[in-house]
Amino acid sequence: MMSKTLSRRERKKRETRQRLMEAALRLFREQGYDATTVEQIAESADVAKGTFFNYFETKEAILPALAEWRLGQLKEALMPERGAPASPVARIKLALRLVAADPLSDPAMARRLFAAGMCHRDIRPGRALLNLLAEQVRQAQAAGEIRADLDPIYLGGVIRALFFQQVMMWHHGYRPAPLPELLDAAVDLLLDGIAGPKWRQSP
Amino acid sequence: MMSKTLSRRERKKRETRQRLMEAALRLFREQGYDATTVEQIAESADVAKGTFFNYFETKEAILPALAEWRLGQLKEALMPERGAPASPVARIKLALRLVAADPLSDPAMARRLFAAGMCHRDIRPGRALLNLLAEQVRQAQAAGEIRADLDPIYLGGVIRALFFQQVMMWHHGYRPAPLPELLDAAVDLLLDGIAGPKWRQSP
DNA sequence: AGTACAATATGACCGGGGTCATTTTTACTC
DNA sequence: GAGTAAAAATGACCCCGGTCATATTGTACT
Repeated sequence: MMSKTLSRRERKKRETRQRLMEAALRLFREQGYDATTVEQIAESADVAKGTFFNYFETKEAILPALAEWRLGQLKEALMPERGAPASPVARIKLALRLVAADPLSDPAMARRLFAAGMCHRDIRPGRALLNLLAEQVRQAQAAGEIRADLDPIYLGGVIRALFFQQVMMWHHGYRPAPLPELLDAAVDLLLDGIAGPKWRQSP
Repeated sequence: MMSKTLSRRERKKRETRQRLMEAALRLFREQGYDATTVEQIAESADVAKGTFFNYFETKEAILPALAEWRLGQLKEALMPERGAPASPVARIKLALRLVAADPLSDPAMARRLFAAGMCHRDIRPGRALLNLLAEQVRQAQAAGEIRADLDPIYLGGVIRALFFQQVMMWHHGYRPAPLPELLDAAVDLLLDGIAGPKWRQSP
């Protein structure tokens, strides 16, 4: 009897979760992460404060969920048939530029997102970016643009770390060039390595 | 009339600050960062809670101070005349191994340290590791082990980012090898680059 | 010593994150 | 419909990080 294979209960649950996420994203954009209270988010989604914590373990825990949501949209933009570059490495650069331009990359949220992605017990959320990058790395390896002897997941983590490093430095005032160019440069740096003449001769 | 060029006021201030730092380090070690309250730290240093905030803006802000303290000791261990390797790159690897072994590198503190070092307004603290690494990079450039066309500060940040990435992944359960070896591998990765055959031919 | 002023210490207080016993809603059975 | 058991919502409550008006201590000058 369930229309659309979804009980009313399940449907409502998803709706509430979605309302919470939309409310949070809007409020974070409008007033920033720290200035937004959980009660505001809950109120704005028309539930009680306690209900928020039925859906997200902590206030920070909603950030990975938001990121995953946005990343889902980003994935489409990275499909070559949608106009994305044919070169996997170029797609990685594009992905970093797009992520950096997202409101979720503002300092307060970016640092918490990074921390959450690093540390939270759950493997699932917060690693959306890592997984997306890992997939692009795989394709780059298949295309011969990246050494094939490295774990794509590992490299995804490395690229993510460099990405956050660059974005944070930028927000902190280190701006020798526009951020997109710095991100490209960071990828190139990783590609080419930093070894000098002496090192290449005698490791 | 001031004995030792230090007024009683200044002397007490330093003593209190030192007591707070020692108390914090001890408690963090014993019960972890989150489980330790500011009141406990203050009590243990025999001052009132409010006094803590006269010395450190926030609870997190004591971490960079602790790190700077430990890093000071580390610096000595990195002097070649003290038995450290002659190769600057080898010294960088040694530094990362030593930092990873410090109690301050446990997950809860490491993530906050990283966040603080990234974001906090003050340039001074929390960048102790970055500056130490930047100095080693400079020496490596002088020795020809690292390309000389790169900003040492920038590279210090990059190495620090990779270091944290590796330590966090480790704490998170990604352990294909002992941590020290993984840290060495991360440095080597950065030195050699990740470019595959196709990329080297056609950037 | 006495006085005036600045530096420092203090703890009552506040706000918001997070908990949990209780109430309300939903789904299912007779 | 009535009965009922699980799921979900609720808001009073606790706890702790952080603030601030006030009290205390140190210093400089007469």
